[in-house]
Amino acid sequence: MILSTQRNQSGSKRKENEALIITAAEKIFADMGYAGATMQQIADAAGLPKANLHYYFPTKEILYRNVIEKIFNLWLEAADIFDAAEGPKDGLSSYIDAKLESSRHFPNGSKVWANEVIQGAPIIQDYLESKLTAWTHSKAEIIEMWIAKGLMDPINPKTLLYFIWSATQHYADFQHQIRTLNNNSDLTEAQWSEVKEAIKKLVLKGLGVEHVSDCPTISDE
Amino acid sequence: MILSTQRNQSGSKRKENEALIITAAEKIFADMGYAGATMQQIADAAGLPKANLHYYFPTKEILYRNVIEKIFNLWLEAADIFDAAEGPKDGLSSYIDAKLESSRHFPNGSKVWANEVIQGAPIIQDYLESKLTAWTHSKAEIIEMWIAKGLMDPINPKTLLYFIWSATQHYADFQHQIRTLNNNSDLTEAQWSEVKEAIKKLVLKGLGVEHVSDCPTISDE
DNA sequence: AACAGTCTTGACCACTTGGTCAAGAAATTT
DNA sequence: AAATTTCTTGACCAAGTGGTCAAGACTGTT
Repeated sequence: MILSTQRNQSGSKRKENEALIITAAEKIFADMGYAGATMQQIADAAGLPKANLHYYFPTKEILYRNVIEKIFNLWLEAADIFDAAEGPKDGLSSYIDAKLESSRHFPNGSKVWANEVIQGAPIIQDYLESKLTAWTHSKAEIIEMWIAKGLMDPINPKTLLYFIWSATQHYADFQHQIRTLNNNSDLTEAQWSEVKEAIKKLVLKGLGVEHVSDCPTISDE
Repeated sequence: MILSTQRNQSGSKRKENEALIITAAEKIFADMGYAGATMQQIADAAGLPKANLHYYFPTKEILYRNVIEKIFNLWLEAADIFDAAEGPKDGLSSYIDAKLESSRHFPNGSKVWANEVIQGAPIIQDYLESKLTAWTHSKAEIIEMWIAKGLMDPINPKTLLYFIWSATQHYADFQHQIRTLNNNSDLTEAQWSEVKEAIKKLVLKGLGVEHVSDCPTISDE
């Protein structure tokens, strides 16, 4: 916002380094929290001197906001699947799949988000009030339509969304606890499928939508 | 552990102040994270000078551990209901009720726990490996017994526990996000009941346990 | 009233942290 | 190749932090 972010073609260097720093920052913020993370740690993780970070991101807070923005955009994208769906069986299944894949492969983003929200969203409150509110309303409308059509049992759409968010993001945010309770091993491929099926079954059967056991793919993202 | 915690009768003063400090610390740790919280903030919240905190709790980490231990013990207690139950309909309902009440009335504890686990449990890893593991196994056995008796659909017991934890704790940890999406108001009494019923319905119906809509109380704790 | 624990507190310190800066190295443009 | 813009980096600093300490206040006991 304040920076002249990129301007010339050779700005690829800038973009490269910004991406490098953001990735490193995401991990450190996830592991240490905003206050706990130090610019020095992030610099080390990125393999750059600290002063260089401040060249690209003037302050820690600006860097943090960039991390959050990236995360939030991914969150929004994951929901495109949701829109395109024909009904709850399809839409909810796909959304759960996508969210769970995201928890599996990019847990850091979810952790940073969780940390921020737990602490009352001191830095990204404007995001919550604008973008997330709008997004939630639009999804709620779809769910309400499905209910009106009799495709699923009635439920408060927000309650359902919270339910899916919590169940799926839990596997990112509480990764460490889950690992510890799994003999200090990450979940195997088979365990991930089992979780995926279990969550989908609870949601779909719980909502009176007939369950598809042999569901279609949707894996990458 | 290191301290001679209380020894004489007049130790009531000590106990009082320790409790006062722990409560203040719980709130500050929840709002700021471990690293973000300062002893000065906690002191202010407790209405005591900072040096006084160090008299009762020599270091920040020791204070933090005390906060976590208190939280963890409450967590364990909430599960007594679970044990006493006759079957899943009863046990799961009661447990969900208890966890949700706890999220509603004591969100700070849940937030501190979440923050700690997200960051890889750097300070309470020993708790996870000993107490939580044992607790989880014992609950898993009960669930497996219910499944064996045909009282509910088969499911990996841990997956079910994670499901309940995530769904209920979400209302504490993401309190701020939920509030923001609820027109900046806390959930009303009616909304809390609605959530409670919705979660129970999803879990019970999703597991093929017939649902009780007019379920018994269980509110205090 | 003297004594002995327990508790209170302002002042202080060593150390870490975010952020600055100026000198120079690379890369682009003219 | 000169000039200009972009990038790199070690050294530095002011502010804030956890923790210490010693002097004194409070409480109960003898």
